[in-house]
Amino acid sequence: MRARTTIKDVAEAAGVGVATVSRVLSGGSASPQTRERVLAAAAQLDYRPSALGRNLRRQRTGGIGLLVPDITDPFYARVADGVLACARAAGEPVIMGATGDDPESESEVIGMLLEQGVDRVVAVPSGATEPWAPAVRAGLTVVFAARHAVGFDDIPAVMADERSGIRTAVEYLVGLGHRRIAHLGGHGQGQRTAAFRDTLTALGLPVDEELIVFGRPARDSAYAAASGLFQNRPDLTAVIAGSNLLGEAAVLAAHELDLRVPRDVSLIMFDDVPWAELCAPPLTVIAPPARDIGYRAAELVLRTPPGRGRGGRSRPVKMPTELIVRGSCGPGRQRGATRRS
Amino acid sequence: MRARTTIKDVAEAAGVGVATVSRVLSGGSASPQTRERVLAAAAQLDYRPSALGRNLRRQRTGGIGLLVPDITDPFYARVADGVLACARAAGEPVIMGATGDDPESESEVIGMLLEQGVDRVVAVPSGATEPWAPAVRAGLTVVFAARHAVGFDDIPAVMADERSGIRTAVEYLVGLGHRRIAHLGGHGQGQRTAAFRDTLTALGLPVDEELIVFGRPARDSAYAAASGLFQNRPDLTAVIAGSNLLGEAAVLAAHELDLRVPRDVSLIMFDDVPWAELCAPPLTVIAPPARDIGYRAAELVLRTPPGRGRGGRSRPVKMPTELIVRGSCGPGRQRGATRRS
DNA sequence: CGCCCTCATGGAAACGATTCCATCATGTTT
DNA sequence: AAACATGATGGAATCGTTTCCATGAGGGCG
Repeated sequence: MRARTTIKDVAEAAGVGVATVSRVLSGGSASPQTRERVLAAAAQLDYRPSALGRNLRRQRTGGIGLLVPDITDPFYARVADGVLACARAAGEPVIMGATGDDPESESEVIGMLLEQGVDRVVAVPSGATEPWAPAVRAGLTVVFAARHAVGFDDIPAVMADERSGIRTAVEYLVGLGHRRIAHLGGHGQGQRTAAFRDTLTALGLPVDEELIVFGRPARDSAYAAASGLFQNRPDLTAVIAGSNLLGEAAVLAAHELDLRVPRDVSLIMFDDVPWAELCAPPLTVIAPPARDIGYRAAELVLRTPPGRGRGGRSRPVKMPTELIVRGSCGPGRQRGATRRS
Repeated sequence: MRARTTIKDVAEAAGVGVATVSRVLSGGSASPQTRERVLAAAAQLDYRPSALGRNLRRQRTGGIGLLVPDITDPFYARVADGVLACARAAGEPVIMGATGDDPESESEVIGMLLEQGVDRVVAVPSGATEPWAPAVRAGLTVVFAARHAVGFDDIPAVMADERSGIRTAVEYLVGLGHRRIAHLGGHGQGQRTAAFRDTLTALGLPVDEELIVFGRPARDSAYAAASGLFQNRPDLTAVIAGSNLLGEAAVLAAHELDLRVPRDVSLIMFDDVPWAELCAPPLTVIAPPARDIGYRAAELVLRTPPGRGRGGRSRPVKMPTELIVRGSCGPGRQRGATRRS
């Protein structure tokens, strides 16, 4: 393992000064023959400028940080994939961290990014406010993806148009004749729950608070929420699950309780995943453009000049969702009266 | 946005030299009262040492690179999660890239890592040899995960014990009475195919080469492979799918062709994913410890001293797989004679 | 009492790049 | 032809840290 070839080696090989090499390589002015000599020397020595040296001097890393709750969740994986794609196109490295939706863990990761000198971050925030205070104080350019954190109206965000997605789903179910529709909410989904309530109200239907339940982002909690919902309220006829995890839990719980989909209960899941098509029956979903959200967020964070970001409150970018009708929704009927577990 | 607080600020605030601050902060020797003063000053100024400066001086980044074909695939997502967890425990940042299993793209990402000064990489290699030559030449410490690249016997690897997993699955199917078992192989799965052949031979069964087919790691290709297999060989009674993608394709194709699982055809998938339990019927799988593979690989790459890695050929670490019997395998019977598509 | 060893400490070099600035050569204008 | 503008070029400072080395103080032992 030899020592790395540095700009000095190239300069020597080309018979010029280091300043000239730097200029040539970063597109500055130089005479054609000098440029050629430098380029030849660099190629021959297989020279790669060290990002370390450059960044130290430039006082900016250029890399982009990526924080997601859980890379194992297909939704965040797709967001991450979008960020990765955009960063790649821009030639920027991505430093990644998983927060587990835990503010403390989030703080740690942010601290690590700060230490690394990263100055741009795309994050799916856990929702807590504290972890982000040091970040903005340090001048980090932050863009939130898929979620927003309260109290940070000045941080740009790229999200799914949840209101519209939920509204479409509710209208679809109501159109099918459903009246007692439940909402299985997840972490950081205040928007969706609100949209759910609003749409019901707008349609002149009562909002039954008992039909709005929440699960933590863990399989057991999601399952408990779904199962509890089905057992407590056998009269419900449709469920909207707020995430693929909750959708999974709902399918499992329904199966466990011998509820047939869509005969006994209709199901819509927020998030499209490959297995939605494999289910029996295939799941009707509200598909958010997860990858595009990541891509857009990365674009935004790369375009925002460093140091900007504070200032005028920025309205979140909303990406359109799509209702994909498959086979998990049937006509709404009276039930519960006939069924007793 | 103020200028970053540097070690110099801390030194001034504590009334000592920068060298002393550095020593205190990195655990060197110092008198108790000095140590205290420095620590107090650092805390009060909220000082974070810049990784840039440190790494430049130390000539090593400390970060670990992570290369996966596709972060969207649940298997690689779990591997990545393991790496992330281990890196976090060690306080190391992770720079991540997706290769798409394309050697050229892989080369690009490796180049980027090299430029960043990353000196440790965990990778699921695409299989091509060329991209890794510059990496080892530059003294990169590489650990392969989940796959191995031919010609790099001296690079350590952490993999699932595919031979044993496949053997168990084949024995299970043969025990159920199956004789015409197909294998849907994926990219970089030579080991599995070989194990498949070997086990059949060991059990005294003929190896029908027509029953061993391959799909590229894309949904359409996987589906084409599965569908083609079912249509060309209606006499097969069981299929082992080499990845979750191929398993998905097999389920879909079987459904499309009106083949009932497990009555018409039995199915085993290599890789356990959450939706395997949601399928109708739930899928029997060979579960590789994906997360552990990632974790172990990261441990290994962190433990290996830089510059090592070349030298004695290292035997890959094999992680045990588990056959999880659910509902997708039935008794093997003669079919194909009765069925004509 | 003196010498030497140990230990704390700070100055300064080094890492690899960028960039300011001075220098020098060439070409242009009056 | 002289003065000036323009452009190429290299030296040196700089970014923030670690680490080598020198210095000085203090304590133990001969």
